[in-house]
Amino acid sequence: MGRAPCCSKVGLKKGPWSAKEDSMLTTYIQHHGVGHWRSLPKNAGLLRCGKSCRLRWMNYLRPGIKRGNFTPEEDDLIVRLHSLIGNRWSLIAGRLPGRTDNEIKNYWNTHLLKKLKSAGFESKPRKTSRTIPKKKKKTAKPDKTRSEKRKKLRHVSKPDVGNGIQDRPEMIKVYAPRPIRLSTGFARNYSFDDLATSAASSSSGNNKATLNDNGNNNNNGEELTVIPWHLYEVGDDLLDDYMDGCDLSARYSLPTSDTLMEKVYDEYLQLLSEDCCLQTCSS
DNA sequence: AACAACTGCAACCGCATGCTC
DNA sequence: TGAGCATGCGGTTGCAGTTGT
Repeated sequence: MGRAPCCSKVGLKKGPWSAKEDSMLTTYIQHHGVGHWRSLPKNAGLLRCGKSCRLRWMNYLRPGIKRGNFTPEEDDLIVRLHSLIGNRWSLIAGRLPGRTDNEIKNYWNTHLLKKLKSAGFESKPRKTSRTIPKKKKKTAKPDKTRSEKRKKLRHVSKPDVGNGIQDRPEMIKVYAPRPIRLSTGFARNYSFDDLATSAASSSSGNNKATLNDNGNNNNNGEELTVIPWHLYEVGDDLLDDYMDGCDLSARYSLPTSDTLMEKVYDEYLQLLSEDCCLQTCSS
């Protein structure tokens, strides 16, 4: 199906937002609420793309945004969550009140990767939710040198977009979760509990999933063993740790919190089971 | 002081997907 | 049922600030 551009690009301003634009956007949203991003710029008198307005609001102007340095606790949580769910920045952001997915993504790429690397941990490339290779982006001024340098620096975190599974013949067949879309009325910073509840409540009776004691998906008597690919793909001993019920946080020599880790992991398993069940039932 | 290289972050872009008609 | 819209996600890029030579 064809995809209409989100807005006409003609005459629209790009680049950094001015204080006046911020003020106009904030004022408009305070009076009319969020949503209808397509028509918002026109109604608010902004020469911006609706997408740009949404991004500015979500990542910068939204109330409750926490700016500034990440605490060691936040660092720790990001590392743990990333080891569990990979580059699912929005999900990770949901566990860090006041932090945005964009901020966490940047922080991971610019700080945490280096920190982990210097500590002797190699983050292996992981697959993302995307299954179709992206088209090469056209750029007006391709900075090849810089781009290559960045690739060198960041290649350890770059996902093998596209045929990741084919590239890894040793991988077992797994059921990978798709990204969970947050509905309009579903604000960020909700926990996995909220996500799982939301998924369960929105699914039909046939789609109900239950977890058995092993965290497996028990669907209408047909047991589906789920081994999160990202755990496997993380490599090393992580899958073994997972299968043996060992402390996953032992992978990183950072301050540990077993309870927190278990809770996060339980929540993730529940989310995974809902997602897998929906896929299985719908196919 | 001048220039180059590097770094960090805001913003952009393309695509996926749910929803409505 | 399919087209188009609205929104969200994650990878990438632009650019200003910082550091090194």
